[in-house]
Amino acid sequence: MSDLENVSLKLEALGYRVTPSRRAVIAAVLQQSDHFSVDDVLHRCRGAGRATVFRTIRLLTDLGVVCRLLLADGSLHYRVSQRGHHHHLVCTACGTVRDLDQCAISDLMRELSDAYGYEIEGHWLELYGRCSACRSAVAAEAR
Amino acid sequence: MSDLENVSLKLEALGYRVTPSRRAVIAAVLQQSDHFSVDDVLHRCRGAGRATVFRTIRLLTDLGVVCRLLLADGSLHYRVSQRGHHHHLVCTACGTVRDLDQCAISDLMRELSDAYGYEIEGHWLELYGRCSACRSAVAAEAR
DNA sequence: TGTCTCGTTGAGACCAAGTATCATGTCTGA
DNA sequence: TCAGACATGATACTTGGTCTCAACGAGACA
Ligand SMILES: [Zn+2]
Ligand SMILES: [Zn+2]
Ligand SMILES: [Zn+2]
Ligand SMILES: [Zn+2]
Repeated sequence: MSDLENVSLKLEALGYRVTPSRRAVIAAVLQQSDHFSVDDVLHRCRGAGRATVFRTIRLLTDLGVVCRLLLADGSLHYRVSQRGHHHHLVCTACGTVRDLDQCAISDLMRELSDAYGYEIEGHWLELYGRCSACRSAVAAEAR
Repeated sequence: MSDLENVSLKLEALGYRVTPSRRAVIAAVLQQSDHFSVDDVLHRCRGAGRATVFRTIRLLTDLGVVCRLLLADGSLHYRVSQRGHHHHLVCTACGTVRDLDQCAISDLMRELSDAYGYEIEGHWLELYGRCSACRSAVAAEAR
């Protein structure tokens, strides 16, 4: 579910047209190595208009091709996503993201559900830290 | 740490002046029953300018008098806060917020720390659902 | 072939949230 | 009492995103 053809097929299967503008946006998204902002795509996408870029990225989000990523500074980024629901561990120094295997708080949610009678419908979880590479780089520098 | 006098004292103790504008903002914040947006305060605060309201709310956040609350629709609200670090369970129907007693994912963070070598510095967690009152209201209506 | 229809596009207006600027006002401590 | 730091608020600006709307284009159909 990660290259241009696959995404195009998926769109078509759902009745969306695969137009040149959409292809351009999708291609730009797929060639991002790590997470990216809408603006990043906008710059790599001469030819597709602002609105179309926003619309297409929303479409890709709804389709599960990319996932949202809330950075520590509050800005919203995106990231090509293979799996379904998951969360992220973001390095605040180098920006690298590690996907967590599965939702790690389903137990917690069940507990809360039981304790307070809430029916939990959704949640937002992001974790920020420094990866081991960045930590050892700092340690080396301090020496 | 929740009424006007206490907050004023706290500000003074840290070297901030307690000006009429700040008093007005703080009073408006404290009389909010549940969570509120900056705009809510702005409307209840004729006399304090826009910038000052933003500045004062940031000050209160830094002081721990209020905490941030990310709603399901992505908008940022605030809420008077007694305790320190905690998370929220927000009803998507009536908007009521329940504070969770403590950070429920400290175990998870320790695990991740160990597994991946990240030094975790921060995180963001919000839970959305329907409270029991709203659930039974819907159930009654469906009958 | 022409023509209808409907999804799509993109320029630009608009909007919301928040920050920067800066002239002015107010404390406060020497 | 004076200098300097702190605080204010009008307003301009920025950022991130949506809305509008005229125009386009790819079928479907006759
Ligand atoms: Zn790193
Ligand atoms: Zn999850
Ligand atoms: Zn409710
Ligand atoms: Zn926590």
